[in-house]
Amino acid sequence: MPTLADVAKIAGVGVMSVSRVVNGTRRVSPEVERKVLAAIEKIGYQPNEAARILKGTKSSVLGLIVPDLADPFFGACCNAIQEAAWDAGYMTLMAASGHREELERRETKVMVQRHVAGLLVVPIGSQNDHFLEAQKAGVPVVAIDRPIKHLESDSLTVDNLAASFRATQHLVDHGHRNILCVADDERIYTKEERVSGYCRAMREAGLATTVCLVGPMTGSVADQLSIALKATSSPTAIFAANNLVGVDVLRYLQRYSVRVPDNIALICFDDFSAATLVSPTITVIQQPVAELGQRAAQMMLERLKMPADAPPSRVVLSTQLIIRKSCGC
Amino acid sequence: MPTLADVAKIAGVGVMSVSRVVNGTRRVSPEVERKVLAAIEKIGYQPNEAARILKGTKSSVLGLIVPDLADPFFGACCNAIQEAAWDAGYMTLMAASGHREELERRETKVMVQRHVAGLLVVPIGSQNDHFLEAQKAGVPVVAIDRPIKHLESDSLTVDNLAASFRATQHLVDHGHRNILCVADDERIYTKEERVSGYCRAMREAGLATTVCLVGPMTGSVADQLSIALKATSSPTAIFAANNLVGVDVLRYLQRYSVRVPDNIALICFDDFSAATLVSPTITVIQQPVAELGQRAAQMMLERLKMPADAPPSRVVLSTQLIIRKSCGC
DNA sequence: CTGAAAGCGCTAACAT
DNA sequence: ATGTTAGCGCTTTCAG
Repeated sequence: MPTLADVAKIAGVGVMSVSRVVNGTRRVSPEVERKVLAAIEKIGYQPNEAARILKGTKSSVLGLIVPDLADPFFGACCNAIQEAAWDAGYMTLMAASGHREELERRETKVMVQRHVAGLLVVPIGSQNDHFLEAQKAGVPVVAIDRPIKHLESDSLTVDNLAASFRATQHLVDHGHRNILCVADDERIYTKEERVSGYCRAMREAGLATTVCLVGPMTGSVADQLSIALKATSSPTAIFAANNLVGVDVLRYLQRYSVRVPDNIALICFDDFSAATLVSPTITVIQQPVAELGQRAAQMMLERLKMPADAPPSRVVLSTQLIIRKSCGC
Repeated sequence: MPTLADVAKIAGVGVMSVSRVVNGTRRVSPEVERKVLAAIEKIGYQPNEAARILKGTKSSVLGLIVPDLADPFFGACCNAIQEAAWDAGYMTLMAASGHREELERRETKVMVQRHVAGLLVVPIGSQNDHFLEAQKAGVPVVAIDRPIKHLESDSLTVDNLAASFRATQHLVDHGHRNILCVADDERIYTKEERVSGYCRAMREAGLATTVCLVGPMTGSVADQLSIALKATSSPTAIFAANNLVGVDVLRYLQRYSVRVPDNIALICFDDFSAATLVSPTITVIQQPVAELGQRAAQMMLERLKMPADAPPSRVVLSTQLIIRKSCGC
């Protein structure tokens, strides 16, 4: 590997001239610049990032932590982030936290230790001192999809509450008075916002709310649903708070040959590829996944150019209610 | 950040004793070891990777390049790789090539320049000198899902040909004599193996092959299918060579209300979540995605322990034909 | 078994 | 505008 000193020798100039040409830190005479560029071209010089980091310069690697890369939502998000980062000359160090808080904590620490220039994260926990430590170490943090609890940081989210409110209202407008909300049983920000949106819409319409929680703690969708649907006030519509739950609900309804939307109408938060393949097609709230990733990267890049004490910005993106057939339209 | 020298000062020993304890490079007296460990614990010392790399030591970062993180297949694969790598103390520098050869090439070079310890890649092109350069620079390469053309390297693939052969045979056994194969129009290894498997099965059964290529060059699935299905010898079964194509085929058949499997039977390479949601459920060839990722990481870790000239190993994993309803069973 | 010194490639600070 | 020096934190080499 050719070094900066090699370039200097060939160009017949000092090492600092080369460094200055490479980094554009200062003005250099056109004469010298030409010689240096020629020498770089000749031996194919490329800066050694490790040496730069060691010297204390910011690295050009961004850390990215998401709960699960196999989830299409996060996958698409990562894709967009990686692409935007690459275009700006950054690479991405990626890690999946597997929805485990402890793992996320360790990954964060290792990334900081590895001198990432910034950290993009879809946070999963409530105990977030590791992110605070990262900030203290000079690594800015951008929260994606959910804000980081108890921490001042840039964040990029979607209008979970408003969208859920609108979707629920849409079901009410169809004449449903008994609408069931099915959601994950974990304490995730997005889920809580979505349930709130549902509840608010129901309250405003003067209707009773029924929230059915499913997951590792409470039980499978099939179990929980069979209980909820046999209640005296049997629901005529379901609002599923995310695509995984939505798919499970769909499976359940299919298994018991419940006709959608005639017997039960359905709206699901998150679009998913099967939504237009099944019959009837599923009405969903569509999130701007690619934009989420792309803008998160952009947010980080801007943050890296700012003074360290610039106030955090919180951006909320709009979702869209995609009307298909399962709502009864 | 505490340094090795700090630890040495606190422990009251030389820096090298600390280094030796940390790396286990040589025997150290129990006395010294105890003191060093205590000092490390006390100030929370963590080695500086940049300095290590600069000194010429191998890094503990693995590079990972896949065509598209938003594709659930690659997403799941990355997930498994990242997890296995993490457990072995490695982090992963990830990049999506966006199916563009030029981008893959540049990403490879940057990764090598960044001193990744090894490179895991789902290769997309045929011009593969960048991987050769990586190897020459001492960075081992493991090919995932497809071998790297014109290059000796470890590789981990699935039995594309045999699986396609079996699936096609299954359709033949159902009495179909006119089976259409729908595949991507790009020159991807997996697609070519799968088409070959289909062709071989047809030839062995004494039947004529019809391959319908779709994609950016030839045209959409809808366009190509409407031509193929109106041919004089109209097919009674379709073998879709991957999940994306399969889903598009399915959409087409639904749009024109073709009854599956009565009018046309369908088998698809790759399982996908919608396969069990639609009616009829789709018979698929299921790939061991998680195992693919997990073993790829393992392969790399073993390679990193081997002498540089150890011969490459090529492993082929088995797929499974998951019989559902769309084949007519 | 242990320590001291040299230097990996780069850039901030100082000198010219 | 340009060159020289020092040192980031670590490990290899050589001496004790």
